[in-house]
Amino acid sequence: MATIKEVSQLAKVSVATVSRVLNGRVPVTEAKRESVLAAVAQLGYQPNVFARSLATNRSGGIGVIVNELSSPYYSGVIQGIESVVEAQGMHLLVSSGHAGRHLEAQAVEFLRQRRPDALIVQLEATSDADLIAWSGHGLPTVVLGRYIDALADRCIHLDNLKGGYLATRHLIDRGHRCIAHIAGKPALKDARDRLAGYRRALHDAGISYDEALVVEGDFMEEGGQAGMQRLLARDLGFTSVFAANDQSAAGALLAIRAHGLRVPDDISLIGYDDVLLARYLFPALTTVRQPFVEMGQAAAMLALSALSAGDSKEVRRQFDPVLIERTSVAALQS
Amino acid sequence: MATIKEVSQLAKVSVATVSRVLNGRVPVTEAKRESVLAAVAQLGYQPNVFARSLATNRSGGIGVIVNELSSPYYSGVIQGIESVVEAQGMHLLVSSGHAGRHLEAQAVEFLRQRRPDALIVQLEATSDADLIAWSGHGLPTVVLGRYIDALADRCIHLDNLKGGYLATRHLIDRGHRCIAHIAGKPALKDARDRLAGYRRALHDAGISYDEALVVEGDFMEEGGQAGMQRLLARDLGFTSVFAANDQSAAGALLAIRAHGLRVPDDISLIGYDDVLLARYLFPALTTVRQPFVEMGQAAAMLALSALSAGDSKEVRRQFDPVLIERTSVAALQS
DNA sequence: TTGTAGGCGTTATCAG
DNA sequence: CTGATAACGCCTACAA
Repeated sequence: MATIKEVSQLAKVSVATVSRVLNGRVPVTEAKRESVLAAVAQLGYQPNVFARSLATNRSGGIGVIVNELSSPYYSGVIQGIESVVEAQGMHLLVSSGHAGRHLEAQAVEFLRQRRPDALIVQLEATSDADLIAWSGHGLPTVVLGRYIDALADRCIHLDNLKGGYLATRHLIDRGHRCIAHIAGKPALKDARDRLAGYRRALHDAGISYDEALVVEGDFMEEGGQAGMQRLLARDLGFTSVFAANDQSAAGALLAIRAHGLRVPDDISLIGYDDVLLARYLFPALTTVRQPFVEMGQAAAMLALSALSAGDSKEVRRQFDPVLIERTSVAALQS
Repeated sequence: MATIKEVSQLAKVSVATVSRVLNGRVPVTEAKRESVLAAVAQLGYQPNVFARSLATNRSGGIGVIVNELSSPYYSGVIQGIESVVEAQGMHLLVSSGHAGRHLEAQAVEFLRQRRPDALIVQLEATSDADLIAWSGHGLPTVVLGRYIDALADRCIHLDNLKGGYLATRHLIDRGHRCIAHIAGKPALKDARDRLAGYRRALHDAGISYDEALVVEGDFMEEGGQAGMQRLLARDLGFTSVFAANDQSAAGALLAIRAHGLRVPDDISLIGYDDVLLARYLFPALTTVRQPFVEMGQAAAMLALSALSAGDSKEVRRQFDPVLIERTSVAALQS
């Protein structure tokens, strides 16, 4: 691998000059510039990133931590991040947190050691306080999927309350009055917000909130299925269900079917997220979309803007959920 | 950020000694070792990876390129890779190739500049020849999802012919004799192999191959749907279909349903891959599983073994497809 | 077993 | 505008 020194010799200039033409900024005589470029081409020279990083104290890397690399939620986000990070000539260092508080801290530590120029984290088990502490520690950090007051300008998130409202409202608009809810883990803000949206929509429509109609799920198929079973067992006569995410909805669908009921004929079902499988469920799931890829892009732009003070903060931080109508919700004949 | 020199001063030893206790191998007096460790702890010292890389010419990173980061196929693979790479204290540099020949080459170049210690590539558009050329270029490269003779010991792949055989055979075992096939893009070896497996199973069962029963798909929902429509239009009386991957199967399912037929009552359907959505389809899709995560792990182990000559080559390179029975295939009453 | 010192490839400072 | 040269932080002969 050729070094800058070899280039400088071949081009008959100093290494400083080579560095200059390669890194732009400073003016260099046209003749020398060309001679350098020629030498670079001839040698196939590529700067050694380690040496450069050592000298500049910049790695050119953006660290990313998500709960689960293989989850349909986060992979969309990563894709969004990658597209903008790479377009800037920077690269991605990824690591997963596996939704464990300890593991998440470990992942952060792990990436921090690699000295990325910025960090983008989508953490589940970590507390707001820890997040605040970490991001104060020198490394520009953007928080994905969570809103923290103290870090307001570094948070990319979606208004889950609005999303919950949207979903519930859609059901109400279709004539439903008795609406059940399969919530997510109450420890998660997302889950609580969606529930809050559900309650508000109910309230706004003059429907009183009935605790018996909401069960706790876990954002996974099993929880959705179990929750639905409990709901069904209570025999409350609900005509529709809002599941806190698509995966719970898929589980709920199974339970409904096992109970001998049909969607949407007997029970209408609405999910949340709009991951790939929502389209494939039968009936295709009406749901509330989270723009994962766009949020990933925004996160990356925010991270990048923290580096080059140039980019002003015109990055969108708050995203809106949008209703995607498919066929799992039926209008109730009144 | 503390440097090794500061540690050495605090511990009252030379930097060399600090380096030694931190990097193992060489013997160091217990007293000094402890004093160094204490100093490290006190200062919260963390070696500067750039300086280290510059000196050792090793980055500690493994580069990974897949077609699409957000695809359910590749994200499983990445997860597998990550788990073993990180367990070795190394990190992951990811980039996507977006299935374009030019883009793939670009991604490789991009990662190569970051000087990972090894590369794991899952490429679609790139030719075998290019792959061979690249991997000869100094950087240990493992090829995922493709078998290339010249790179035999660096390829992790699944026997797709066997998989195609398995799927078709399952249908035959259930009494089906007239079996259609929605193939993948013929440009892809995976697709051709699955088709070959289909043909061989037919042949072994004494069923003659009928060209009219196979249509070209594209490994995506649209292709599966369109292909199924064409098949249905030909009115050939087939009782079952083998789709080259789950996504095509999902599309086919839509078309079958739109045609007023039911799965598996009227037509049995089998997919390939066993991605998440297979379980959620209705009816749940019988399919052939590719162990993505395990393959990713194997790829990582192979990459790692190329670095530390220690690990012998006991890494599994060839994986077997396994049939996952769900409910989209019915036995044919004869 | 330990310390000294040179080198890894760049960038950046500072004279010319 | 250009060229020396000193960092950058660590590893590793080599010598002691």
